[in-house]
Amino acid sequence: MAKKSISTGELDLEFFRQSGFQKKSCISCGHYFWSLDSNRKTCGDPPCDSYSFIGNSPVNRHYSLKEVRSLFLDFFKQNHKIIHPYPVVPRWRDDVLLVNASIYNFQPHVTSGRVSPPGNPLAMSQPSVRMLDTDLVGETGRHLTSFEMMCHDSFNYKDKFVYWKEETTQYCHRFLTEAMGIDSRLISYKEKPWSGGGNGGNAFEVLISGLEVATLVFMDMAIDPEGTVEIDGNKYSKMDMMIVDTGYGLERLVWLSNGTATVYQAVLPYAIDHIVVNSGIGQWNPESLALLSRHSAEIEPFDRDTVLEKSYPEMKERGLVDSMEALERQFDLAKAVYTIADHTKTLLILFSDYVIPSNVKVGYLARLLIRRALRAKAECGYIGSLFDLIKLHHQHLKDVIHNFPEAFILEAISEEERKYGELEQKSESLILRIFDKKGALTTEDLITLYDSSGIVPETAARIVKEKRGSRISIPGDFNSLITSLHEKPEAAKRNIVEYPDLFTRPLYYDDTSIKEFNALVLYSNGKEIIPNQTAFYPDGGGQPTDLGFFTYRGKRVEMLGATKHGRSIVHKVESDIPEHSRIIGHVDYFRRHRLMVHHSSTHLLLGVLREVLGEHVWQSGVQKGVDRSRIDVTHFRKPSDSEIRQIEKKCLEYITQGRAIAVRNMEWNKAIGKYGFRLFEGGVPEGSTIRVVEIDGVDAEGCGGTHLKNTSEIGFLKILKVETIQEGIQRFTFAAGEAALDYVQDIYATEQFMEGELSTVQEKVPSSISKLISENLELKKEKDKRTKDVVELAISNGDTLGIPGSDSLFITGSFSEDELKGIISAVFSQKKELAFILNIKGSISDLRIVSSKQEALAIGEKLVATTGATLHGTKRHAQLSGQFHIDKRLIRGIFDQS
RNA sequence: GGGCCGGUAGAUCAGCGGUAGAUCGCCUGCUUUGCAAGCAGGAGGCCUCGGGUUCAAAUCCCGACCGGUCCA
Repeated sequence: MAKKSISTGELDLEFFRQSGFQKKSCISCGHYFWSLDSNRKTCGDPPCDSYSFIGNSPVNRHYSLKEVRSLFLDFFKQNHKIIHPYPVVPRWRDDVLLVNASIYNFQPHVTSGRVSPPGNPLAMSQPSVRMLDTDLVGETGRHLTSFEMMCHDSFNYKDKFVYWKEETTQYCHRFLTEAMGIDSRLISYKEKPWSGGGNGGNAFEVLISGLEVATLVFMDMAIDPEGTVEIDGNKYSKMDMMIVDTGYGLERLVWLSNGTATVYQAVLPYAIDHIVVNSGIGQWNPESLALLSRHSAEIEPFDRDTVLEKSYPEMKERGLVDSMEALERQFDLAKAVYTIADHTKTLLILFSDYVIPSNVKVGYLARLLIRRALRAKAECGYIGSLFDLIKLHHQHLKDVIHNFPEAFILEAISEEERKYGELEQKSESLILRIFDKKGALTTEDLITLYDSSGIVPETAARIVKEKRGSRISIPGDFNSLITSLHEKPEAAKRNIVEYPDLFTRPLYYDDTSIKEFNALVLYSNGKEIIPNQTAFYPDGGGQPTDLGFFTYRGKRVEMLGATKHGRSIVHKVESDIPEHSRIIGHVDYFRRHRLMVHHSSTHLLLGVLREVLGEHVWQSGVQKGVDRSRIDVTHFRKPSDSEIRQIEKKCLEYITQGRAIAVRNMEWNKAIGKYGFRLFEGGVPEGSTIRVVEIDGVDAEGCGGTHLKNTSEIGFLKILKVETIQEGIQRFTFAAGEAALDYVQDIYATEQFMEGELSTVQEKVPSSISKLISENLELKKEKDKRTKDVVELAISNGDTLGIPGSDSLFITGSFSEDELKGIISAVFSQKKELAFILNIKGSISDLRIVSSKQEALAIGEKLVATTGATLHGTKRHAQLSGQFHIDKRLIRGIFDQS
């Protein structure tokens, strides 16, 4: 079913014409492609073509990862600036968890034109992590969770042209043919528009022997609802910049050159050998693997059972396997080995960037990989540790992954192994409990087990089979059931208030000590004004807004809060100040100064935390206040008391030393070059420059806040509270400067109060409190026991009323609330049919009628007639209260009447 | 960020409107040549916290906190 594709003609390159390429339409999928081979009828992309390079590499020799990487960078370094790899956790943006492709390094600051690229043109090899198809790793022969994307990118501006389609395609073709020695007739360029991250454009997929080795993207469009070009359902229109974004799959090229059965043998042979040797399983036949790999490429979407069924007859004929079960077993073993090899490599990349496994965000992805690897480890019987493999990977990837924090990795892994072990243990008892209760596990149970407890259905089935000998059926559409469970309606759009695009000059940066300033009102809507300049710091970067007031025509108008909207700073005011008014602003400097002290203290504390706890400490949230502030950082567990003391001591040390706090604006690439990606600790700057706040020798961050000039101005910093707010995230609440003094003074006052109340001295307060608590507990127990005794006595002393056909009881006395409650409960639990409990407190009588036959109200009504008391309650329990007299005889009389 | 599950004795959990339970562990005694164990007795609970409904809440409702887990 060939689908006709529309060609814009925008990819009819001069280069193709001169080199003798022919433009064709694929007879299978209909897409246009360019080829030198006049006999070629299909585009070269599976499933239109199948792999023809396995066991038959079109490359003149076998290359390793390192060799192809060097080949690429050496080829491009003559005309391109070579850039070092970026961290795989993109600290410079907050819309994605991991770097997924090399272009992520430059989004959105460079691709939007705001910041210039670190080189133009540039080339690099960027480690990337993709977790989308994690469950296909090891099955298809081609899926990996991490890979290196090599690129040569150019950024063309209106006033600066670097290179575009012609040169890009030429570079690509020359690299593949000249540097890698690939026969040019094997290469096809398939036209396929590309879109992603709000941008789009024409693109080529570069295919060799059925394998896609690169994509050349010509990004010159941005998403635009009014646009005229449609890609993947979204509309796009041309933008000012033209960006060449290429992506060469390093692993794909290595695989192509080796022609091995799967990508894993080509890229991870050292890890596979290590696992096979240490797991007591034999190597399997490369011929079988090659067959499976080829069939995997042809079946889209991939399906394990279809691949196995398709491969089995041929494999049996060639004597590779003798039964379907054997094939399945072989397949699963191979999958386990490849999974461990792949996942540990990705873990190395994540750990080198200090990702702490946890239950949220990127930490969750790390946990997922560890758990999958541990499961695979059990499956194939690998006896080594994940750490050994991670270390092994590092030895092979030193060129790209420089950082190897051994202690951190060991700690992260052992912690995760412990938690996984715990989960496994709990899983078993949970599964068996549910099974024993119902005698089965329903689909619903399996879903709940997975969704709430992380137990995969296979595990549940295995345990029930092992321990109870029963079979559990797993529905075939289990995964889609889970997916549909998580489908949810889109979040409602927030109302965004529009303000005119005006510019407010921030005065607080020029001089943080400005307390008064003149300004002109540019805009007013009655409740909010935008002045031409301001010394009020607006809410941002975790520093709350300044407060204060304006004077307008001699009147005082309170300023209730400032916020930033684009280039303008909107001030909320208590009463209207009309446009064009001249006003004077007065900053509440008491508040501001305390905020500044806390802001600078936050930076100091972060630097110290990193020093004391380790380099894996990253800021993950922050909120400054007037009386106290808090900072959340990534760290495994709550620090010990001695660590906290050490942190406070170190802070005091830096405060006493009087470290300079410098603020300067720097160009992005220079700033990153000097300070690294730690700069983005507090968030992502919006401007074309980065405002760097540096505490000499302690910390440097991009920051828009107001700061002190020297750490000595902090005076004193005290940590008030440390808590784990989320797995792997610790919150430090602290006070600094005057606020810290306030805190100490408050504590002193509390201490004084306690000494007074307890009539003791400070050292004895704790033991005195402990004594009080245990005494109180003792008393409570005694009271409970007494109540119980009273209840028992009352019941056993109760008179039988002797009403015919009814087991009834009459109890009277003067009981406390608790005692009465106990008696009523006892009547119910001892299943008495009918009971009357008369509680006399002075002149007030309270009669409870408890009836398990639901007759309490009816009886009550009769008693109302004779006593004149008030009645309320239910059929099971009625209450008569008031000043009345009642006794056994009177009650029995009611029954005699009827 | 969102969904789901959970929080009860030192541990694992049951109970799910009517006077807080089981198993393991702990303590004491007995039985046994000794060990493993068996028998009898005992100690151990702000039923996570705060509101609400009810005569009565561990139990039902609302909210917080904490833990687990799945999905982004």
